[in-house]
Amino acid sequence: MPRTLTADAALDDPRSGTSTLDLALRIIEFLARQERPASLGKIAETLSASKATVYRHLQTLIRHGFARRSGEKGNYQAGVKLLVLGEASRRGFDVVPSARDELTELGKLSGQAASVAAIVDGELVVLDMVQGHSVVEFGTRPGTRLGMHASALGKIWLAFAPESDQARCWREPLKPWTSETITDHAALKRAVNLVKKRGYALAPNETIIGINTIAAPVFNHRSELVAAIGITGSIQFIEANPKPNLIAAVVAAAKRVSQRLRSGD
Amino acid sequence: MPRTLTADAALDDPRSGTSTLDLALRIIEFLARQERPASLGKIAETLSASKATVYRHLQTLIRHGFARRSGEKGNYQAGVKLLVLGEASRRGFDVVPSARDELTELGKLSGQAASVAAIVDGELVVLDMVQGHSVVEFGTRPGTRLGMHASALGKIWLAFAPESDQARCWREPLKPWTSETITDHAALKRAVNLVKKRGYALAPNETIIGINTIAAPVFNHRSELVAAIGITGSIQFIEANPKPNLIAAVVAAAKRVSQRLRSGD
DNA sequence: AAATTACGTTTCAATATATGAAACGGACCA
DNA sequence: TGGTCCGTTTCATATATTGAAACGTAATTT
Repeated sequence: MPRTLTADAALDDPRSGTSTLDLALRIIEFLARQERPASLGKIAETLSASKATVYRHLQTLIRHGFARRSGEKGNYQAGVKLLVLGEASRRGFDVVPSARDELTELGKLSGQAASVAAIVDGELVVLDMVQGHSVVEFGTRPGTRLGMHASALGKIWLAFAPESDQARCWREPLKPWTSETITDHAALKRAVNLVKKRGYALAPNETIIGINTIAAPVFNHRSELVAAIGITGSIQFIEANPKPNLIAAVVAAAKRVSQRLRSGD
Repeated sequence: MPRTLTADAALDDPRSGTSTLDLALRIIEFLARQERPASLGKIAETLSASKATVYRHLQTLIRHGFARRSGEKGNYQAGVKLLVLGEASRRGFDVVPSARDELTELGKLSGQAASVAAIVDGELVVLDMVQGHSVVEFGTRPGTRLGMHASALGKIWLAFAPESDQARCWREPLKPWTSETITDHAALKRAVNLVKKRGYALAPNETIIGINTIAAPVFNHRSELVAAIGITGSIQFIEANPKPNLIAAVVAAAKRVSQRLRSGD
């Protein structure tokens, strides 16, 4: 009897007929998300599969570098392949190569961490980031999924993306990341309208207390929103009402990335 | 017959009865390494599998976020999952959490990119990197595989790692990455001896012309080499004979990471 | 404009292949 | 020494995967 106790929602396969791969991918994900090496038994139990099966799959994963054994116990852990392929696959996201130079520039100019995010498969994901030079480093690492309503990059999306990419956000309740996160749909709507008018977004204390982000939209040659770029840092440097030149820098960088995309670079 | 806990036992088993997963993993890797989206037919042909099979696997991969369709043609490309899991799995490499703060520190102090690398599955892989603040950014991104003989981090390995991790390097011919790469085994041996004596390694112009790296070893509580950390930058800032304080900074940082590892942090 | 090709998708029967239960054997502990 | 835990292997079974071929559609050629 199949038990759906895994948190992942994308498990509704009515009649897929691909249970082998399915299990294997779940093993990969389990290993990657696990901080410490896990024992065979634990993995099998968590994924409710037989030890023998999991064992065999792990052998194959190891052979391909997706898993490895570590420690004296010989427990299982994610291999380097994920690191390598994660990096390799990044180039596949169109904006990344076009944005990288501008991010670096932005990071230097502002001294804050600069990042680029885009909607992939319905989720707002940070695709790349360069660090700033502040004493304490902030900034969301690539791969992080952002709250659409609780980040400046997200609000850019709500302001400029087609309805279809936003639907869920307006339907579901808004999770309070901090005490200052906007959790009311009406208030969010007003904030988004302001973003539309201004052409940039802020989110002081809305994702993490003490941190603020300035974000601006990147459009492709059809004027469709393809990404949002922004700088993140302590509210000491990026105030709730940031200095105009900081805002201008972000907006200008986003414009340049847009142009690069259009020129096919 | 003594049992080896290392999993080399069933590794050389080409037909271990897991062809399904095998193909699927090859598809994942193919997608990740492909710059541009690939058509179903192309993928099937490259991996010499039937279109139907590849198609079915791709469906499953898409459902899990390992693949996605993009462009007007609906071609197949690597999904975000790899980016997300690549980032998530990084914590699993012991040195990374211990080294991160020191890398940041080193980056700030030197103004150059700082990185940490370790041998995983027989290859020297960059596990983490923080950028410096120079005008032009260098530094090898995480996931990059380094030449053992053509990088400072690699020479650390040749100097301090057990024979078994080095074997291949001394057996195979040395690929010239640049005109100054050491391609002679005897010369390499001399260079490595110098590294042993000094406790740090350099590699001016040996990986890329115009770039130099200073690297130092990180040891665990058993005094086994577990990683190498280093700073990379233009030869303008890191000369062929770098300033003593730069070298000292790298060596000191490596020592501190070693201590952290020992204290179990 | 018709014909042809290319490509992704679906169907289907055959059997190769993954599967779970149980047995095995070393390691650890009392 | 006896007991338990855990990874590994074996094996019979049937399920899930497979490739060929058919289908539908879009693009390209004649």
